[in-house]
Amino acid sequence: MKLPLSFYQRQNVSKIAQELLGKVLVSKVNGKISAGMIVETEAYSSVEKGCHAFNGMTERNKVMFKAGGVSYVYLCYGIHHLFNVVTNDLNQADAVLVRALQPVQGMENMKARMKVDALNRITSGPGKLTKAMGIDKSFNGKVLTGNEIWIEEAGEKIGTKRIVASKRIGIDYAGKDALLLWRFSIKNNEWVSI
DNA sequence: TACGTGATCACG
DNA sequence: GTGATCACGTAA
Repeated sequence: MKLPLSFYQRQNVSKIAQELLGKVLVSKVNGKISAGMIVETEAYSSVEKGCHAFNGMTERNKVMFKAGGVSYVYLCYGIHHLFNVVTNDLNQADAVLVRALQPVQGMENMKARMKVDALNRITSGPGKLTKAMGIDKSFNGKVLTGNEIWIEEAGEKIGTKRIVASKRIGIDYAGKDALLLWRFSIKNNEWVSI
């Protein structure tokens, strides 16, 4: 079952980032379904320097200001598309970066997109998982209750004891906000990026 | 550890 | 217009 907009339209982005662990991200590209369980996330909020929206709205980050429940996809380092889930209310620019998945469906589609034969860690990293899932900038701003990309409730719920909190990756420019323990992953899951 | 890669951003 | 920057991945 797809997560409803009410799941995303809440204020505590760090809590939402933790609740997304164990949920299943699904994409449908050219009729091909791919799906993976979310095993690693990072929370971003406009009140801290790590967030793209810290200095207000720009052409790149404008979808972050929409009401929660849409995707935010942007190009990083000129090569990688990164996929985020926008949360919170209208004009509250919070988002959760999805950093790693454990494939659960459509593995053949993922391997084909990655041009590899083995499944080995092809979704263990924010840039790799978008490529494997077929997510690019055309997904920017898509509502997550539609038929192109969505997130489903999975069978298992990840308890607090199975969640590891750590510093977010690659945001040294954020000063003391880089120290926030806003990266969350499922303990001992082999698909986590690092 | 080093660097490719190109859109984006804050300047003029 | 222009130059610096960057929520990564791979090779070494």
